[in-house]
Formats: sequence, C-alpha cells, structure tokens
Amino acid sequence: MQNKITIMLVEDNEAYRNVIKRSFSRDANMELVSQFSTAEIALRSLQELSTRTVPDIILLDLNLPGMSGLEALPYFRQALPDTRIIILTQSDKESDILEAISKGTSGYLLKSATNRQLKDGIRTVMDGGASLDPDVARLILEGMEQTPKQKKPEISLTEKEHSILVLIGQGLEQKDIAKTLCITRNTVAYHIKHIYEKLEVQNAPAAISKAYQTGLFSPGKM
Amino acid sequence: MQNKITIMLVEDNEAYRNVIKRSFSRDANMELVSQFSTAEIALRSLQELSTRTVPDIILLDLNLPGMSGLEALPYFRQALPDTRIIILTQSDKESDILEAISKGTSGYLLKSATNRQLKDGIRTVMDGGASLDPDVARLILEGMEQTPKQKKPEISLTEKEHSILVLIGQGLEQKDIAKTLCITRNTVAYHIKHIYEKLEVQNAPAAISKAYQTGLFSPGKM
DNA sequence: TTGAAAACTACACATCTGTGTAGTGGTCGT
DNA sequence: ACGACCACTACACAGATGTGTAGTTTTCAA
Repeated sequence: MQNKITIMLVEDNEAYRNVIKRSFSRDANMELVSQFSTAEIALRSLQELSTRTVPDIILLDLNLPGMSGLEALPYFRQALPDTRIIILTQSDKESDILEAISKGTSGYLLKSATNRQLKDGIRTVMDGGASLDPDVARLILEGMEQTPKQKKPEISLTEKEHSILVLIGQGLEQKDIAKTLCITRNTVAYHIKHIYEKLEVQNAPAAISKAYQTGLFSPGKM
Repeated sequence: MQNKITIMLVEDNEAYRNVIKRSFSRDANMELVSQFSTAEIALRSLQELSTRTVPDIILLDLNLPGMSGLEALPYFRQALPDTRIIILTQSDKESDILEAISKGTSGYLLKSATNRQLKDGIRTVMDGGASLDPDVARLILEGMEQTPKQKKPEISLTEKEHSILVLIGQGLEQKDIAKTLCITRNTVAYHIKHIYEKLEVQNAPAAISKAYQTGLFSPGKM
C-alpha cells in the first residue's frame, strides 16, 4: 500500500477543525499533517519551512479572519504548485464559487458534506479528477447553459475575414490591417463589408459585439 | 416512504442495458420503467403515449445509432420539461460534454461509473443537485479557469460611460447615441475618449473587445 | 470661500470608415 | 470557350470618428 495522503487544513473554526481532525485520525489512508486557523499563518509556515513535507491536498476555508481563502489561493498555488486545493466552506455564493474555480481549485465542497463525501472527494482529486458539491455543480452547469452559441444559423467567416475581424478587435485600423496582411486597404474594406453582411451589422463595434455574442470570439484570448 | 424514482433508459448496447436493468431490479428506491435502444423510438413512445407515466430521470447515451443523444436532447427536454436528464456515456470528449451541458442536462456520468456511483448520481439529481463524473468536473473546471476576469485593477466605468459603450456595441453612431441620451455628439465623444483611456485602447472595436474580455460585458445579452 | 479636480458642453479638424462604382485575373462547372 | 463567381485592386467621397483646445458647471475637501 502507498503512503498516506497528506492533508493541510486551513480553517478558523476550531470546532469544525476538530471534527475534521478526528475524522482523519481514524483513517489509515489519509493524514492531517498540519492545520492552521488563518491563511497568513499557513502561508508563513510554508516560507519558513521549505523542507516541510509538501502536502498532497489543502482543504481551504473561504471565510477566514484576515486574508480570505480567495485571496490566499494564488499564494498557495504559487508556493505549492503540485498541491491540489479543495475549497471546504459554507459559502454557496455563486461569485465565490466562480472566483475560486477561476483561480484553479480542484474541488469545491460545502461543510454540509459528510465525512465520507469529503474523503471521497479527496480520493477523487488525488486520482486526477475534480470534486464538486452537487449544488455547486448544478450552479456551474446552469451558468454554462446559456453561454455557448445559441443560433442554428452558424455564422461562417472566411479564414481571411476571420483574421481581419480579429485584427479589428485588437484595435488596428484598416490601413494597418492591410499592411499586416499585405493587401491594400481597399481589399480590407471589401472583406469588412462582407463581414458586416454576414453578421448583419453596419459597423465595426457592432461586428465585434456580435462576434462575442455568437461565440465566434471567446472571451479567453488577449 | 415515497414512491420509487422512475427511470427511462436510452441505450443501444443491449449488454449494458441489461447491466443497468439488473442493477435497478434489485433496488427498492428506483425503478426502470422503460428502455429504448434508439432516441427515435424513445421519442415516438413519448408522443404516442401522452398518458404514460412521466419518468423522473432519463439516462441518455450519446452514441446512439441514428439520431445521437445530443440531437435528441432538446426534444426530450421539450416533451418532458420536468424530467431531468443524465448523460450516461463513454464519451469524455470535451465538445460532447460542453454541448450536452449547454443543452441543459443535470448530470454527466461515464459508463465506467459503478452502480453505486450511478445511483448516487440519480439521487443527487433528484435532490436538486447535479452529478458530474470527476473527470468531467475537472474538464469543466479547467475550462473555466481562464474565462472570468483576471486583473486586479478592475475597470470601473461611469454609469454614463457604460451605457455609451453598450450603445456603441449595438452599432449606434455617436450622433444617435447623443440623441438617445439627450446630449450632444461632442459630449458623447468626450465620454468615449475617457472610455478608451480607462480601457487602454484607441478605438471603438478594441474597446468592445476589451469590454468582453474583461468581463465588463458578458456574452449573454442581445 | 476658495481652489482643484471631475463631469460635462462646445467647436474645429485631420483622419478613418463605410460604401458605391468599376475593372482585373483566377477558378469552376458546363 | 463561355459565363458566373470570387478574391482582389483602384478611385472617390460623404459621413463618422478620434483628438486637441477651451469654456462651464458641479463636487468636494481644505
């Protein structure tokens, strides 16, 4: 059998900390190797003891005194890039959830989870998966339900048209686009007119809007 | 005790169908009330028998002969708006997953799931949650990791600046914006200049791009 | 009250944009 | 070989845009 999964707990509520502690103390596969009541203390301990055994998993509360879990998250990630972080909190606020996820967590569990669910989640994460509380998962799913493209009549731009639209979105003027693509400004205008027709708009700003709204562009690129 | 959870299964592989069937036959809380080998047959049965008991859950395979599960999804949703759909498939292709989710599923499980995991998932969905295979959850989480805003220096536009930017994105010209807001075109230009400064761009298309990329605008509105 | 910064209006102007018309060369199906 | 179509170029121009300069009003802290 392999080594125990090592776990760091960052949680201000002592009672809950003890619940977790007791739960792991009876487990042959997991070991709570360190626990802290604030993010600051936890982070300081990482810097001082560079030889400290790196935990496999950090269980991180969001609502901490001083620095919040959300603020601390990037620092943990930087200091311990190989350690996977599971948020363990009461907050089911959508903004908290989305922000935590956007900062790269491997799981988001609510404190209402049973010990068994928590341990399942930890195992799941160690296996390379992600662990989401069902309610959190539903939130995320519902959030994604709209986002992608919704129109049947897919807008299809020529490769050149597409690249011109991208350049427009980057703020280039037509003459600069011409220079970039080694064509004349007239040709650029020619393509742009076609783009507007396909997108059913009449000017550049509207075209860019439409590109994002239809999923032609995705927010993730700059 | 409440009634059994009623389940419809749409799955072309007979062997797997039998596995599921056997699993439910021994369960006091769930009942497999109907099973179909293709989406077409399943959908037809819904139309013909409108008095048929509506299932609580549909377990839907994606890779079906004829109409795929992905294609059939909207029809199921329309015909049975109160029935929650769980995708149960082998495909962990990101595009399949995202498309299924965007069409409004309550869960996405892989066939590698154990009977226990499947039943847990069904129960979770019945409780109002969503059930995701850990690998699927990880995919979604990683996909979301970039998307939201990432900059600390939140861009804050005046209320007027924001509304002007919105109007620009809708394709209005400055003079029309002026008319809409009952100000002069000069004032519109004045605000626009400030918008460009705040967004660090030099023209309207770039400003719109930035607005979407920073989360100032969200794709969901037209 | 005074001064400074911010929000707004006004005017002027060089530049950029969107569009029309027209023409060239290449490709394709018939 | 023909017309049809597409990508491209050229020229022209009204109208829109971005920017500088300047003046007014509002806000707010000293």
